[in-house]
Amino acid sequence: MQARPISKPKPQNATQKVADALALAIHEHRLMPGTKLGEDEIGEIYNVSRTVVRAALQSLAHIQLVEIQRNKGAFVASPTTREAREVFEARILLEPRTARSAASRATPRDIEILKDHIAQEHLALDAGDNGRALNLSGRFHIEIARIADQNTISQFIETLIARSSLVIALYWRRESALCESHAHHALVQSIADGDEQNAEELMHSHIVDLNSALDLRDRPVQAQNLRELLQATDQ
Amino acid sequence: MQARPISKPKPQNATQKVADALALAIHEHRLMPGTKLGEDEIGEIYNVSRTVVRAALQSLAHIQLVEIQRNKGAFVASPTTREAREVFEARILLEPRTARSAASRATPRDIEILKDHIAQEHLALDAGDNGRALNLSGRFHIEIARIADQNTISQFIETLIARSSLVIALYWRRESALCESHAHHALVQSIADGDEQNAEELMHSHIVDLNSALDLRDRPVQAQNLRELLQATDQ
DNA sequence: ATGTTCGAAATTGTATACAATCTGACCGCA
DNA sequence: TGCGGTCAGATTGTATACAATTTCGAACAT
Repeated sequence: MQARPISKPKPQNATQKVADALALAIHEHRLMPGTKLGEDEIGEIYNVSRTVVRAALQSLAHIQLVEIQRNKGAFVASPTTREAREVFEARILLEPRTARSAASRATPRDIEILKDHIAQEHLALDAGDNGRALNLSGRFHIEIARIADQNTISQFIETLIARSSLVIALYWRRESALCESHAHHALVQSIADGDEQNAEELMHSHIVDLNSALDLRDRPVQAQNLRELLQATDQ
Repeated sequence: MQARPISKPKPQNATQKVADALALAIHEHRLMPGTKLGEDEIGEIYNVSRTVVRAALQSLAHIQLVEIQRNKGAFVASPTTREAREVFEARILLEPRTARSAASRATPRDIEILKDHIAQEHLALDAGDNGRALNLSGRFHIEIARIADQNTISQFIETLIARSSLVIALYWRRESALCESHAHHALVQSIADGDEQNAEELMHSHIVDLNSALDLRDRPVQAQNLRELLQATDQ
């Protein structure tokens, strides 16, 4: 009785595929902030027309993964130190509450998924694939938001995680260790226990820790594109 | 030495203009939830090609003012009762804190602007233009977020206000009075006084009041489009 | 050598053309 | 009458074509 033969051949949205591919590359720090994203170039890579590339770029611009300058083109976004601070302030406001909610709702299946995330994260780290590890680390937070079952807030958190990836690319201090997996492990434990208070507090301190591993002193980030930094751009 | 002759003739972004026009119409409840937004139709109205209409619609879809169904088209979004609840929960989470921050930073100029908003709101109400009044009421909240000087959170609040407009269109109880201007007035007072605690509490209760003026019992909203409601759509 | 002007190449913004999909009505048949 | 199938019209998805703007280098003057 099922109308469809289980799998769609590929009548999928091309725009979404391109957007996802670009987002992944950005999250894994293969595309660094400031990189120019030419429409033709991307179109050739994925064998699609500029129409869909433009749609993908606009979609990414909306979550501020890329920045579109009129008549200039799209670039991987370069959050300022101020924006970086704002992103983490917002995370501190949203995520602890969300972790609490997740602790009150998580099913055994959810715990499985979270533990799996952590395991994969370890694997990536051991393999020296820091980009993949970072991406997984972000998706861990997104997964918690999903468990909390608040789609609206989850979406906000998703964009914050995305921007955090850019912030980390720009401002992460080499000195501080990247291994947050311990914090993640403790979080999962408290969620599994249904300990709302503990989950909320752990998430709070986790994000504070992340934030304090950034060097957000105002300074010229890189000498990469003076133009952007110097000329007063009005949209 | 200024390069440009003060005003741009109109090399402005056509997409943004269309998106703004549509958003305004939605906010003012001239376009009701569920309304089909045909690309050709809108293109003819604003004398632009489908290309820019599509971009505008996708932009609005991203803030969930419209809903795009593949191969079907774009419709003014119809938030479910669940989404409505989520929107207000998110507002309760974000806005009181933002009001507190606004109270600590507002300049005399900011207070002027807020009072002006309220005045205009009164005018619109007296003129019987409920749509305009509702829109102004929303922009009042956005203005407070701007004063709080947290762009990231402001943007979230902006989308929440936008969605609230749809929620109100669908679920507002006729019985309850629309006049929230008293609450707004008290808020401005506490912000002007720099009374952070009071501002936070007033904003909290204000949003709770708004929420309680909605009828969010689960029920078929309208008989408008069975298809959407019945068939499991996988994006 | 330094700085300025001009123009061709490249890139983005917008419009149009073509392909794929959906909608809805008409028609035949039980 | 009611049900199902088929086809034309309409609508969206994607590609291409054209217009507007920027970029960058070469020619030229200082």
